[in-house]
Amino acid sequence: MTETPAPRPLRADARRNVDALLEAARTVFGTSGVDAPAKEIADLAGVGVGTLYRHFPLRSDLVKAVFQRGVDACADAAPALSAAHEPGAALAEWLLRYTEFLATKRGLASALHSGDPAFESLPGYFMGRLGPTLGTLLETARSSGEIQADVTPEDLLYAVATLSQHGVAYSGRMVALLVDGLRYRAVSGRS
Amino acid sequence: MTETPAPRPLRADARRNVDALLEAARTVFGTSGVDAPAKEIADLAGVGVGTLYRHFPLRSDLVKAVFQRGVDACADAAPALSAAHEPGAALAEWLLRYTEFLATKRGLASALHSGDPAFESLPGYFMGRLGPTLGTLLETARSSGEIQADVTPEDLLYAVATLSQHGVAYSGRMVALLVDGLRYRAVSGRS
DNA sequence: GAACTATACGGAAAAGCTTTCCGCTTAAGC
DNA sequence: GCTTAAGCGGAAAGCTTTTCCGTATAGTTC
Repeated sequence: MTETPAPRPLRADARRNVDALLEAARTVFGTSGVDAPAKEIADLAGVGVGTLYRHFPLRSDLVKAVFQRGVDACADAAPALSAAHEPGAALAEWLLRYTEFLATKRGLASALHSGDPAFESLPGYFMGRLGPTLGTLLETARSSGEIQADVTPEDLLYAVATLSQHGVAYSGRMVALLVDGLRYRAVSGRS
Repeated sequence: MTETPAPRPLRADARRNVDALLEAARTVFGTSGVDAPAKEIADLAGVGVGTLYRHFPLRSDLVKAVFQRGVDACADAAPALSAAHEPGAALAEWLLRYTEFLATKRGLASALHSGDPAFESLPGYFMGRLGPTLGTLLETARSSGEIQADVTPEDLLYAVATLSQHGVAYSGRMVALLVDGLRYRAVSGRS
């Protein structure tokens, strides 16, 4: 369907600048928050604002790109974890990795659900990339008998993401509570 | 300590305008999001932007005020609920009321944790007002034997607030999971 | 390896939003 | 009704994002 009509190799310096911008943005977002002036990012990347806006027409496009990079890295980490640990441990390890990733995104994660239409596509990307990843981990753990309840990957992903906004220590406690809920799900027959 | 040095009765038209602004802001935030231009709010309230900024020097002050109004209303609802229902039911009813309140705040609730220093004081107010409220409900329910685990009001309050950002249906499911966790807390002796 | 051309760059200008300022209006007290 | 100080409206200032365009340069051709 949506095939690439004109792939355009993208010039070498352009590619370098895009990378520098992404890296600079990640840093600046981490220190000054997602609302930091675009100029600050361009300066750190060593380019003009014009270049920034050439590659990311809207400020929010840059925010999205940085977020997606992080999501990709997180998803890519799963197979290795899954191969190196038992199902239950792999799930736990990955959730930890996921939590740590989210911890660096503070304002970013909240912007995701701020109602701003610019970020509407993010949850979809997030889900499409991480949903299957966690889904596999979860199903494997359930098959091995370590998990009782059936929670959807989507629900759990969202829950941990949102909970993480309040700090690592806090999210650790609440995620533990959620996992307890998964293990000892009420047997009183509620759907 | 912090006694009112000069209470200043506040002129009648001023009081009326503050109220109109608060009401207009609540509406506009609900429809256009918390980032709606200040002009839009001033127009709906039928005043000039100067008036808006006289009463709320920073844009964020208006956001804070609207949020606090909602928090107050929610806290004030507890005693009546507590008097009209059994401990467990009162807790459930209040959490529902609380969830519904949060549902109307979308972007507002996320702004709360966006890292913006302007909103730093909000969690404190939020906690000071709602913490004791939920604390009482929770302790009463625990005394009645309906709840096993000891979760702090703070943790639960935050958890539900954050979870609610994803929609009423979703938060309903996740809150149920949390409550199951409270009832059937793991006995494996983890601190 | 020099010339050519389309791509990309930088930063100045435009547009939009928040916040400030100040002359005019009006509520409150006498 | 007159006085006066609180309060009002909207124009102007200050910042940020976003656009524009003349200039520079990677990639290609001879």
